[in-house]
Amino acid sequence: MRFTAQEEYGLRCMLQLARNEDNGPLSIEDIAKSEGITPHYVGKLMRILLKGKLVSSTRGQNGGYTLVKPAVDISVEEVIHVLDGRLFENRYCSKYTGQIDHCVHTSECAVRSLWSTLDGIVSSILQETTLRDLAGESENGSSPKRDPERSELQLP
Amino acid sequence: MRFTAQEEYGLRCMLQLARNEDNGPLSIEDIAKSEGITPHYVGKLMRILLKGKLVSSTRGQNGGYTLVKPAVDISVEEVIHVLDGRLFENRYCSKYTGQIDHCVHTSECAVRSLWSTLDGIVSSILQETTLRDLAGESENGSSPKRDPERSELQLP
DNA sequence: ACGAAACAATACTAATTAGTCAAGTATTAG
DNA sequence: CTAATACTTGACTAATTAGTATTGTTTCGT
Repeated sequence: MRFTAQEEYGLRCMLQLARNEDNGPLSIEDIAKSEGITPHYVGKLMRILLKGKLVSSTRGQNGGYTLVKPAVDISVEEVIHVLDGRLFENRYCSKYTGQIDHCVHTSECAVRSLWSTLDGIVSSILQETTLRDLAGESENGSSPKRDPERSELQLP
Repeated sequence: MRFTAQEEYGLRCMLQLARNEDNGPLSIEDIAKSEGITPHYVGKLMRILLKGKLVSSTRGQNGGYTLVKPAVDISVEEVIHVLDGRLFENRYCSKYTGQIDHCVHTSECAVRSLWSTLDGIVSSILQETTLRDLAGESENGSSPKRDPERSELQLP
């Protein structure tokens, strides 16, 4: 199981915007510098985020990207979803079904259900983690914060 | 976030072996037929599992593969680990660090810590799920089983 | 011994994902 | 108005992952 480069870098770019929230737009150049990746690649990622309606852009001098809503209202789940879809959505069950395509394989069902369970759990954690939680430089640090009231995940 | 094809198919092959546990070795042909994928590909996967010491092979007539220990003692975590390493191990933090390579980016740390948290949670679920849990055709069905005593994941 | 059954190893092709490049278009400061 | 700034697009190359093919080696049944 892995996160794609797109998810990793896309999320990092979002965090840069989150940190800059109150200072107007951040240019591709700025983001690229802070993250140490090329402007071209940042551009590509930002376009994906733009299409996903997580950021808005303004051109011309002093232009750049800004979050479309406050960082505290953007969950990591939304970001990951835009960058790479949902886990269970990508799943091979439907895609790589082998030659046989109805549910002859008990294993297919079993595996499918396992992925689905994991997806639910991971999603719920990512939903509770906001960009602000991760971006906070001086705050709590880095661990995702969780609301103790809502910490009881629905475990299967 | 996604599971690789290798994880998906490798796990399925293991489940076939788990189902056949008490009937001697299962040949590549057999597995390939049950899963609807090519024998060549099954062969490749089985070799990975062999190197990972999860299965043993016998050649010659009536040969094939068998689990190296009972299905009930093999966790899905072990299997996934052999097939694709651990999530946090694969992580881009160390690999795709951009041009800058010490911890200048707060975002790097934050993201790294998030991945690590997720890895821990996913691993702990996969550790508690055995091949038997998934393979059981007539049993409980397909949802991973969890020991209620140990259901309280360490959430951050 | 011999031949069929079955695994083993390596090298190759195809598909997907990652990352780069070049040529645009829009916006604003002066 | 114009030049500099900055986003936009689409096509391209490189790297990784998925899947296939070929050829070889071991073991067993007769």
